[in-house]
Amino acid sequence: MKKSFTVISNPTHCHKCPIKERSLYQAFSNDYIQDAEHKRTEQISIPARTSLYDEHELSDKAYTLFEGWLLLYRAHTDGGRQGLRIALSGDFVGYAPLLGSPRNHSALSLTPSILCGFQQEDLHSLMINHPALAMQVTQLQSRDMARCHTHILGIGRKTAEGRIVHLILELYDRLKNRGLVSSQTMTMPFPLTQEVISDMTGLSQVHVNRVMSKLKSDKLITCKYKQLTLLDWDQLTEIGEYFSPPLN
Amino acid sequence: MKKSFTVISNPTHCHKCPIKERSLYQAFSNDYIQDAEHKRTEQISIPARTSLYDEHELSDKAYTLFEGWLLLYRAHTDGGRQGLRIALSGDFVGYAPLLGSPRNHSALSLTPSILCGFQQEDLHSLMINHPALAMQVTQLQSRDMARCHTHILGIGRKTAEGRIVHLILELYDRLKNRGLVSSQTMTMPFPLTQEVISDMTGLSQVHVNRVMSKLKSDKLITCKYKQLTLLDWDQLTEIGEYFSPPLN
DNA sequence: CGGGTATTTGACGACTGTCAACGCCAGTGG
DNA sequence: CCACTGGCGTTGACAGTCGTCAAATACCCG
Repeated sequence: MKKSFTVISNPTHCHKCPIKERSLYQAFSNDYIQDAEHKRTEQISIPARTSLYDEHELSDKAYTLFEGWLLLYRAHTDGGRQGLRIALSGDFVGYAPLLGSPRNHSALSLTPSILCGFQQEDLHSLMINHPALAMQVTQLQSRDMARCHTHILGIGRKTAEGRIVHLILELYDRLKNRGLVSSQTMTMPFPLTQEVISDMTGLSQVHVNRVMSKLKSDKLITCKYKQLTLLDWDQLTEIGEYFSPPLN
Repeated sequence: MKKSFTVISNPTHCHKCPIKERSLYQAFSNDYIQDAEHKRTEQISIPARTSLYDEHELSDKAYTLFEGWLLLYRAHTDGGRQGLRIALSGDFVGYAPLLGSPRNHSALSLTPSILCGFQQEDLHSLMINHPALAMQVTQLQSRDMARCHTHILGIGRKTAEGRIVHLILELYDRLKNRGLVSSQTMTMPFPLTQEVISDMTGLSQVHVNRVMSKLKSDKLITCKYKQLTLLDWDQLTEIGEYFSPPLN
């Protein structure tokens, strides 16, 4: 988990982001692109299994994830991790409006990733000057909040099988909205190790394995070469008590 | 859980809120009080055990809690509840910036409560006109988010004892910041039933009872007549792995 | 091809849930 | 004043989900 970022380039325009239509970049389609141009910092690239930021640091930067998967988590005193959220391309992470406060979670790349960083204070002044951007951030936060609530419900009340299936289905939906799944076969990229799944669901890795094996032998999913295929959407949504949200 | 609100009055000024120095009202100390004056809706009063809003409704209003305790929760398909957050005086609840979207959680009064309502769209236009208010909302959301993360960590990784103790200590700190505890004896008002504790912690009511009994027999707390006293702060913080946040 | 990483499997036990019954207390109404 | 009722807390028995430990196997990347 070393920390070695590569500055790809001094990017010409941050709003060249391939996923402009979601996340923060959606807001940048307005007049304040001009301002934004001057605020962006460099674009960075990190390999898999690299710490992006730590919960004890001061939060100087926020990021937009262009490509890759991140695990946002909180460390437990016993050394374990509790996963909070998996960030996919287009997601906005690390924002902490309380100036000079430490982050309340850590972030780790699960795959090689490309991000675009913003100084928090620059974002702050952008938001003051462009209320529509502030509203946009507010809405992103609100959506994250809703997902947090769903997460709490899952960990607090669902069985191991339900939690895992829910996680898979949620990822499928989010990837689908990004055009990253094969809709025909319902196959998705799936770079999560069982340990990461256990982090996200509050289970042990061993138990995750048992449940995954059962899902496979029940012919609900197949999973090989970091690709996961859903074999029975209806039954899966029932097990995971999953309801597709309007947007992801 | 009937739903019968009482409109106390057409309040003269919403910013007469007794807890002006926290929550949204903090922001109202600026120039846009004038605007805000025209936006507030009525002040309402509800008895204990009354639903304030439901997760399936459209979210037309947001509220500032003036007095009382609320439980924000999400219903589980099996009929159970998963507690998300306990709101105390001064807290801002029910905000959902995605216009016309359903709420993602329900709210229930645990004690008789007094609230001040805002139309969501009015809040929205206030925020557009007064970016500092938008920033304020952003910061409130961010703080709630941090608490959500802590909650996820607790439910996902802590033992029953740890979760319950953490909940108690967090409430103590928040009440203390509101001047609602007897600091000498470390005694706080505690209107939570064991069922509500079980909702918040993801445990069963019976097991909550067992743990509470143990805490009492271990002389870590006493609890009677809806008053709870902390007897050993140091040991409690260790059991609950509790760290006082800078602000509440 | 080799070494580290990830997955798999089994045995065992603990934490926590479920069910059921009982007691306590406050508010209510006769 | 007292019986009644409903809500809440308490207790015991029992079961099951899930964690822990440990070891073997399969997999992947250099």
